[in-house]
Amino acid sequence: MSATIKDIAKAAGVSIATVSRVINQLGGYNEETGKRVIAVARELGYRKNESARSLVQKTTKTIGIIMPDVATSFYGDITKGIEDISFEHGYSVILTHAGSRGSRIRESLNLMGERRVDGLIIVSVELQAEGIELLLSLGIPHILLSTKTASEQVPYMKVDDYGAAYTAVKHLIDCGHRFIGMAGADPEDAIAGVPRMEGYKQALSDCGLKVDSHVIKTGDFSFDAGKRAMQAFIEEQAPITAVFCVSDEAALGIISACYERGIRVPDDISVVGYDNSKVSQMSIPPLTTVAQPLYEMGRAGCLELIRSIQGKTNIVSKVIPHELVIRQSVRKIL
Amino acid sequence: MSATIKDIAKAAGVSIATVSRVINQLGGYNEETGKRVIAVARELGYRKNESARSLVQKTTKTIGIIMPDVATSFYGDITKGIEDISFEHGYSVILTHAGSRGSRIRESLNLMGERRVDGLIIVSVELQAEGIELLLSLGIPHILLSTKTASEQVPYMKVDDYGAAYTAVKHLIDCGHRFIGMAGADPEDAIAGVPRMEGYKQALSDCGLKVDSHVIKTGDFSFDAGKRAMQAFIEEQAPITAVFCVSDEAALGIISACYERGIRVPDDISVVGYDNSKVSQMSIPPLTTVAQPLYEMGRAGCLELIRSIQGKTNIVSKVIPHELVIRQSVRKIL
DNA sequence: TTGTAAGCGTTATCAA
DNA sequence: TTGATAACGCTTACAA
Repeated sequence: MSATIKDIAKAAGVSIATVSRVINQLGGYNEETGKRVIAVARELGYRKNESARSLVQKTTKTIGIIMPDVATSFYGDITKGIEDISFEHGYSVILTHAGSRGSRIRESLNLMGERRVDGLIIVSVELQAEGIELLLSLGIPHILLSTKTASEQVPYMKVDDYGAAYTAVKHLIDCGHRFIGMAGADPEDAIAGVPRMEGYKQALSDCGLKVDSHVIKTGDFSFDAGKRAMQAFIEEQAPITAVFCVSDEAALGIISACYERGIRVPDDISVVGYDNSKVSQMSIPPLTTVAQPLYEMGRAGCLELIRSIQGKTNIVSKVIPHELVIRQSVRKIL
Repeated sequence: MSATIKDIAKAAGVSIATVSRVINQLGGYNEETGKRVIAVARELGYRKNESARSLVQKTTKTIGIIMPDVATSFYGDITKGIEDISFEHGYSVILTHAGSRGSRIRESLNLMGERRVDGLIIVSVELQAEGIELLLSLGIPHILLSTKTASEQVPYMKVDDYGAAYTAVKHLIDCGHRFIGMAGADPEDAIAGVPRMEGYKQALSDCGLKVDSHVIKTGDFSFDAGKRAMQAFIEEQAPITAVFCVSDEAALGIISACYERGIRVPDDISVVGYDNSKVSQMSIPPLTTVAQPLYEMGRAGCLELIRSIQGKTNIVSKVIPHELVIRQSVRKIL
């Protein structure tokens, strides 16, 4: 089908070694020869076979990304960051979803192993002991983004969820709110669920407010979870004046439910989101939210990874600073 | 480093051929032998080398996706559809961005060629003559999603932009609107720009309304483009009662600008979006929008592609039906 | 049921 | 400056 260096060699009257040298610009060949080879290659429509190259060089120039199966803009931003850096460094990105609740994680990791990706980025999925073991057994440089594990051997880059939640809730308190609900809390999620709940609780109790579990609505990061939470608050006539959400989408769910009942944000109730994803700027009103620098995290994480691949250096875990972006979804009381 | 079939063969006291047979479950070997080989493989932590397999079988079991460099939920949905089907059929997805305005398209295509992807999906990017030629020269089965080309040789799957725009604007007219603006129109975009403008104009003139170019704001699909458009409308005191947007994000931009000025949607002005992306349900008010079945399009397109890869059949282009999703951003006038 | 050996398209070593 | 040739790890006739 497609021409190989053998074909070029024959047509140009040189050896395959020379063709290889020319194509890879390794030098050590006559300029004349070079030109001739290039010309023939072009004429034959030659295209390098990456599989062959990978086989002998033992490097595929690919980076694998494993992420949850949800398709929020959260992941779009991170992916873009990763792809940008990868591209700049000559790496391709191979993407796979981990399935709902990580159901496909095992297969995903095996797949990445068989494809011999040079590096592996795992976004937002919570790895269990089994997963960690498998990951380590791959012997592939890796980094977790926006998640972490119990193991010290797995480097990560993420914001401090506990601290970020604390900051967000503290802000609400500083604005005069005394009864603050929480939406989308997932007590089964040890990474992004529990710490945010703890941060929420701690902020409350540090300020002498009591924690009322009735006003903590469990769920996930989705719009629907937020909506359901607000509907519950309304039904129960919860005496809250503000709600802290685990994601921007959940926050939009809150706002949406309010809109349906004629409750005004922030006049009647204040809302704080989490992520500073694109939708947080697009919402009505624009969301006050905890900023996770997603695109930058994708870039930085990928860069670390590539460094580690090339220099065999170890990646050190890093907690990246969060920031509260004040927009208009929180009302100051008094 | 990692064990090969050779290592297994030696350790199990069989030939590499037998190991290969066992690993690929090709049958024709003693059950005993099979068990022994499996055991040894497991013990050695064997992992198949896809590059080697690809090299001899001349198929990489990968599908390439090329998409614009923006990270909207639009692409997340399509990507998820593609990845789901790919995964089900044993293909991996390799992702690359085409750069702004397709600046990286040439490199992207070459990359996909060198990686010998079995199939190629190009999403939303407008291919010029040069790009088409390159694509065809690759000799790789392909399909365009949500875009098309001048060439009949490049199959696509997309909605009828002209018709969809017509439907949307007609709906506005049916609701009693007589002065309708348009936001995000891109006259340089022959695929998603011009046809939507034409559909808009045609609907207007078919209903005896005149087309006023002052009220067509150019831009792109972004939130900011929508916002700028609305700001211009306000500044110019354009006498419009509704605006048709080229994307949901642009529509949110319109709503956002209105919110800032205290203009109510849909009471003071009606808005129609395009895409039925996730944000359209999350907006306040929920957007009436043209539905492009993104996730399904990803699935269907990928399925067609895989069929074409496996059966060598030709993909026939398909215009998929659009639908107007009525929500709450349009007001009926009388 | 099993083994031998010839590729697949490259890179890379060693001679010439 | 060039060319033979041996890998790389696998699949796949063909033989045994």
